[in-house]
Amino acid sequence: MPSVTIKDVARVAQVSVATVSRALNGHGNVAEDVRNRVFAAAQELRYTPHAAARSLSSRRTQTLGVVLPDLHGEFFSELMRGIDQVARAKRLHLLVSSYHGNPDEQGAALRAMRGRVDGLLVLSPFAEIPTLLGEHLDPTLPTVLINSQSGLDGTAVLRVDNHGGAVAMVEHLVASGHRNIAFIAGPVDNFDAHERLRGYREALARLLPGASEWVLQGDFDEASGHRAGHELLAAPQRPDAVFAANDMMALGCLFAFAQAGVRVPGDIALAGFDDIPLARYVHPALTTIRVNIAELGARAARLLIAQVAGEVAAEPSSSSDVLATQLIVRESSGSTPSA
Amino acid sequence: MPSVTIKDVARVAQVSVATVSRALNGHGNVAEDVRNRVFAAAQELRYTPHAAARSLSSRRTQTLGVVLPDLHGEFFSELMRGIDQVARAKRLHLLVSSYHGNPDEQGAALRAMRGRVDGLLVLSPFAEIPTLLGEHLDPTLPTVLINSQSGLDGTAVLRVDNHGGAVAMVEHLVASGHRNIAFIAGPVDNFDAHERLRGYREALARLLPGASEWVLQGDFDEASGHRAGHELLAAPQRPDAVFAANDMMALGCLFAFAQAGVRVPGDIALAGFDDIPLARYVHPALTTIRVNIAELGARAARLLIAQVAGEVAAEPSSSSDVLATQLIVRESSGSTPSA
DNA sequence: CTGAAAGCGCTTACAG
DNA sequence: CTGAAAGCGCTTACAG
Repeated sequence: MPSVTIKDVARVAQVSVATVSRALNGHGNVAEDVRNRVFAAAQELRYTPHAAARSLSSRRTQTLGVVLPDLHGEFFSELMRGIDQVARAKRLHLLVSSYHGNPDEQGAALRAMRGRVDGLLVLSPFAEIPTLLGEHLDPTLPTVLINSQSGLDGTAVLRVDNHGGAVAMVEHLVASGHRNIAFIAGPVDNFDAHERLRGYREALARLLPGASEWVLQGDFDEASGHRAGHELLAAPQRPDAVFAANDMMALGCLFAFAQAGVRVPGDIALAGFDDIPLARYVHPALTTIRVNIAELGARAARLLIAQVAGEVAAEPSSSSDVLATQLIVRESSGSTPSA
Repeated sequence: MPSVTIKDVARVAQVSVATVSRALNGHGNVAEDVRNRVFAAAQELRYTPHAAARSLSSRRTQTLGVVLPDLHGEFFSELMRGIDQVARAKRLHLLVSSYHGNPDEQGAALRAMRGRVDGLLVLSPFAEIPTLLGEHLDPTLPTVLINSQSGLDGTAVLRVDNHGGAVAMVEHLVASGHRNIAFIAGPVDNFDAHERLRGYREALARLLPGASEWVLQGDFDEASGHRAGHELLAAPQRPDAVFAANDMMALGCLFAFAQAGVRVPGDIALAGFDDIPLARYVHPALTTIRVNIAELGARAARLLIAQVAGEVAAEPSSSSDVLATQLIVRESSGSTPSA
């Protein structure tokens, strides 16, 4: 209870609370000796300003909100790392909230941010959800959407170039001599999954005109890749190559092939998307598309901070709002691995 | 700017702000029709209470603080998952702060929590740091330490049974017929590393009296395990088995052995600690000690919440404050793998 | 059951 | 350069 407040510091330093506030916030217009007295008093009393009080009167929280579907897994961990890195550099705190795919929870999380944060980073990869954002997002709160389908009116959106990555992978597979390329798709309602599928389709149509698409439904989990693998092996004619919309499904598929004694890449080539750490350790090492998630987080945070500072003229999604991906060729795709 | 406040709701509902507050907070003593009017007005105006204002007057933030050395990696990701899970169930927010091993930053992070959180979860695995906690931790703020060396006076501490896990592993290796067991240690100033080393030493002395210890210095990174592996191979007499203080170092060691053409477990058995996801995917699959990190986080959060609610009679670290570990036998240790 | 008022701990014009 | 005062948006005794 004996929490020390600005009044205590004022008393000890023998000045008004206004002066304590100015001195501690480095407002310049404070006499040298007074400033020293204030600092000494603050130190002596181990004074730390009460954040809620400060926020209430200054309208600033020094905090960035992060609303994610989940906290678990490599993707979120990497994203948070990037966000954390730039937030720390700016001495900003991070308030995180996960909603586990539950739209009601997402709405609640969004609304609860009022008065807690100066700006919001929202990751909402589910196709239906963006409409919900409009209902719960405070229009006056600077917001950056990450990998979302559509920007609300003027809201900034940062995206990974999922489409370009998928195109690059199909180009690589075709260049490696594969002609019958199956695709294991991600969840229907997932924006990333949708873009990757679109890339596969477009590249296929362009590079192998006349070749037919071969799309299997997956859900980004290893198990669905495993099922898809079995399905492919049971087909009358097996594919030359399989491109999975993410690495986890590629691994599931790889295990299905291994169980069936099918050699990768000898019998069938395989490729994934994401470049998770496991990708380089499995045998054969997985050809994939690297996405710099930490960079995505860092860039989103920087964009948000600029917006909070009012530096941003709501420039409609420029090309710099798309994060490039990188083709990583390893053994599984059956061509000479690059260094 | 036209942020709607409790006054607006009061005006529309034609009641005082006090009544709005009571109605919205479910205080019971509000007439049915008045409550309805208030709810209708709040809904119509899309009112959300301003968190800072509420915190300031109610002395509650509905937020738990989490201060970690880092946000990156499987361990922290899992820990956050456990914490997040119980926090969400209690509708509490999470304010996270990482200090990257920098004691000054840690101090700042700790102090900055004042007025932002109702309680604090602190992970401080570095041996020197606990003393710093005393200087920056608000003594009135409920706090739970995770995997820290020493509890400050009355502060609750939750630990993983690193010592017991290491003992179990040595028992397993000895039972598998190994007699010359080397240990790759973790960072000198790391509490977990220290406990695992202690377990190795004690078990060795007890089970193989007369056998000499063989400890190599590592730092929990893969590269240090790789170095240690080379060192072991260069020794006049090679070990029967290598026990690495964590899985990442075990993997580094495994790669060193593979490069040298040394077979695991045929030539040398290998074991790790942590059971990271990779452990089951490498070849041979790694025998290790599983630590339920998410459970650690969840339990710490529950303990903290109880403390915040004032339910806890600062019971000095009971046995329930130590989280059990589990031996996971796979191929790398050279005995029959368990299901 | 309801309202007027004080107060939470700060910051920030406004005077001087 | 400094202080008195108002105000940030709530909650909570205190009366009635």
